[in-house]
Amino acid sequence: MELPIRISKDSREPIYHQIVNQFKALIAGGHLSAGTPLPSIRVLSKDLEISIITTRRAYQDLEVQGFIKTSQGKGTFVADISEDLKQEVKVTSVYNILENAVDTALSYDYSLEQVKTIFLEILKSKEKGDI
Amino acid sequence: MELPIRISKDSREPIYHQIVNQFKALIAGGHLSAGTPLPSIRVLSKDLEISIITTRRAYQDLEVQGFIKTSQGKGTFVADISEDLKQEVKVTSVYNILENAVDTALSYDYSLEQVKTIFLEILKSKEKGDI
DNA sequence: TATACTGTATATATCTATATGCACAGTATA
DNA sequence: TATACTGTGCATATAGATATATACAGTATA
Repeated sequence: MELPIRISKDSREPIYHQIVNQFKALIAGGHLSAGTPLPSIRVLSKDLEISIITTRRAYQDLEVQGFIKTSQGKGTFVADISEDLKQEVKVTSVYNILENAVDTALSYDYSLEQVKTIFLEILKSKEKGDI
Repeated sequence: MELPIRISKDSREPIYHQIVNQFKALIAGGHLSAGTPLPSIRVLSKDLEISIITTRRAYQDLEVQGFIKTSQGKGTFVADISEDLKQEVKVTSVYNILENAVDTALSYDYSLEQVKTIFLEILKSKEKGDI
């Protein structure tokens, strides 16, 4: 399975963190169902051209947070998490990042009305680019 | 002058970076006009309970980016930047962070319609909390 | 001129992310 | 059983970001 994991090595965000966030989005968003095998740490490390340790760090974090299960010798698999938890992760993640964006806009002295205008513009451009 | 600079020492974002961003917002947003003296690095360091070096790093970055002017012995002052540049900084900063938030929502498998609903909810709560 | 402010420079410390190598251990399967 | 996959553990190295202390230098002004 070809996973859409893409990392940026220049980003201020740590690589393991980028991996964690992307898997969280894929799992909570319903693109990866319980039991689906993840790539082995060696394979993912090779694909992303990063060290095994970095991949392992990401998988450990994901396991601690309950999104995946690893078993030695077998591999790593998407955990069986409740629909409720998925929803909670989705809602809080998205709500927080959107709220933060709005707060930033306000700190730049934009009015709520102006923020709304810019936001709707962005949505419009996404609709076009989507197809 | 009492500046509304607030930092979080737990944040993943570097302290000097938080300071830079907040001053940029204050200057580009029009809350600080050209010539206004900034607090000396020692005063701001004491207020924020951080080292002088960190404050200096922030001021150096702000000077490189053209937002402030420092002169040894005299102090640090808001630079005289054009209205156009201010506008550009405002627009790009806010547009980018909003777009990034929308992209994150999409990665969680939200539809554009759902993102809009959440966004409007946030705006509503901001209106109330504003007064 | 004395002093009390400004910013400047340097050497060092600490933390985090990342990388490397190697040995170990569990599992599947030809 | 042999082999080739899985994940685990550990010790160490390196680079970069971040923070600190301390001493130095310019400026304003009583």
